Amino acid sequence: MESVVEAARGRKPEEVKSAARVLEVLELLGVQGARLSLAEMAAAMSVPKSSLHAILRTMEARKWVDLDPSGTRYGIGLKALLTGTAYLEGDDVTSLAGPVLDALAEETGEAVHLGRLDGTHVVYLAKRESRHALRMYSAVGRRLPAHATGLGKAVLSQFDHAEVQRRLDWPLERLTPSTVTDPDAFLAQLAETRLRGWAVDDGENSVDIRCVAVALGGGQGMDAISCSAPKSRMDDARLEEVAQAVTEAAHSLSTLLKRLGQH
Amino acid sequence: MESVVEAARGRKPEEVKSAARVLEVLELLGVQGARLSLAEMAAAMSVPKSSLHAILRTMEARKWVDLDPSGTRYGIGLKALLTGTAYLEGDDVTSLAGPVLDALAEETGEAVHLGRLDGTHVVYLAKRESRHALRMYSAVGRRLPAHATGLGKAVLSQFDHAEVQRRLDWPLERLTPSTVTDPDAFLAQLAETRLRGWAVDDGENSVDIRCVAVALGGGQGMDAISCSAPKSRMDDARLEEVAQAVTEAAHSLSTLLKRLGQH
DNA sequence: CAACGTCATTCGGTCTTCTGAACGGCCGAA
DNA sequence: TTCGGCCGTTCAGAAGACCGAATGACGTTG
Repeated sequence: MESVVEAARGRKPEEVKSAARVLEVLELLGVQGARLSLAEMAAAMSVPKSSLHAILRTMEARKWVDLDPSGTRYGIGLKALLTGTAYLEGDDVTSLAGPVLDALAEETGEAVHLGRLDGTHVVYLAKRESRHALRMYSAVGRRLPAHATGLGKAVLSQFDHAEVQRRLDWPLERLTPSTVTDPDAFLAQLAETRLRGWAVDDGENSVDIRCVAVALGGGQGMDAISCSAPKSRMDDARLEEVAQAVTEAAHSLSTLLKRLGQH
Repeated sequence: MESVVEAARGRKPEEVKSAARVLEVLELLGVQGARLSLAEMAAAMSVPKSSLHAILRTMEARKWVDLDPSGTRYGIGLKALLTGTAYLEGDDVTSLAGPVLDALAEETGEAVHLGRLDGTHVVYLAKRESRHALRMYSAVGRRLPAHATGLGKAVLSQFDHAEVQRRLDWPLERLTPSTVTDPDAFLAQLAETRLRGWAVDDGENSVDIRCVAVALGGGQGMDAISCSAPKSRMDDARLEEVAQAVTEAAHSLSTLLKRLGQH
């Protein structure tokens, strides 16, 4: 008889409580790099300590979380590493993209990413490093707000305005002084992107990084590829040049995927 | 009243059943690249379909598993990608190892790995690709039997014979014709490794790949680094040369870790 | 066309887990 | 030392998950 509480939290009664909590623990430890104590996690999740205790014991026994030497702070365990990479191996887009990304990285000499829209964020699925000493930081599995990335805008530009408004969290979070947070300006950018065929990020999530991105799948996918570089190596002329290369790579990858889908 | 069953399975009663099942699902979908139906998973886990159904619904709602277009086969979901990379970022060894691995890869020109012993297997935590066109396949998160890898033998050589016998599953699994499966021969190899300071894998997990590995942490860690190459590029003389480079890299990384631990 | 196999899904009684409060250990402050 | 705060841990009542059998939906085969 906690229907009031459940309704207030918006949880469906079809959820298995401890299953959901296991996943919440993993997500909590995943977004924070830091280690957390049982009490801290219980507070963050609004769950009784005693309930969480039993769950963490189960997870610890299976090495999905581990305790630091002092025995009081939990972190992600070794077993968790297996699943993430399994997602990548089982995914058609990621496994087909390898050679295309290699070629694009080779051609441009800059950092190349494959990303996927997941809710309001973009997840990096694959990357290729730049050849230059000055590199941007990124990592597979990392999440960035979609509205502040080239990858995100490339995918979002495929939807109409109403759909975009439904998918994002408003107001848009500001990451740098250049982040576009005004709704009208943002939607105008998406319209421009749709016409042009490629999206631009001009220092909107990392100061000094410019990025060009193109969506995959011919208008209905959640994936995009991008090429990023410091402003010092990416003036307007170079941006157009890179945009051509990214567009071609996106087309050839989309074609590969289409063949796979038909078969 | 299932104490008999529980005892027969060796499960502690302190485990939370659905929590353990969530983890089992993730591990099952993780080792198999393939997608599985609910019925297949229920059979593989010896769990009633109806119970698993509720759990999978919970996991699907949170994108930890996803259904293929037909709606009948489950695979790992996008959220699972987050945790694996978080483990790597939060780990001292992995985050410190980067520059050392870069340098070793640069110096040898061959594939370099950082691995950790987990039970009977070794998990790759980081890798650097070879510069050559002919490359070995490997991936962060992948697990290989410890007894058939240089990394595993480097770590295991730190333990005495009784400890090794306790830690491995006997009889040793054969992966290639060269895999050492005889207990005496295997223990003799470890003794040799201990004296020499570095371990060798001569086509024991992949035909045609030779590998040199050195343990980190000065005798009490679970980690090791290695350098692998096809036999065609790794004759006995080259092996000794590479072993020197790997040993030096391991020492400098161990020193870095010791400083961190003291502080 | 019908019968079958396989699949996900539902349902209510039973049994497990969840819960909140109380406990014991540990550290730093007074 | 003694106190206070915080940690993980335990326990018995209360709430919810688990299970097996039955159902419905699909695609395939005879």
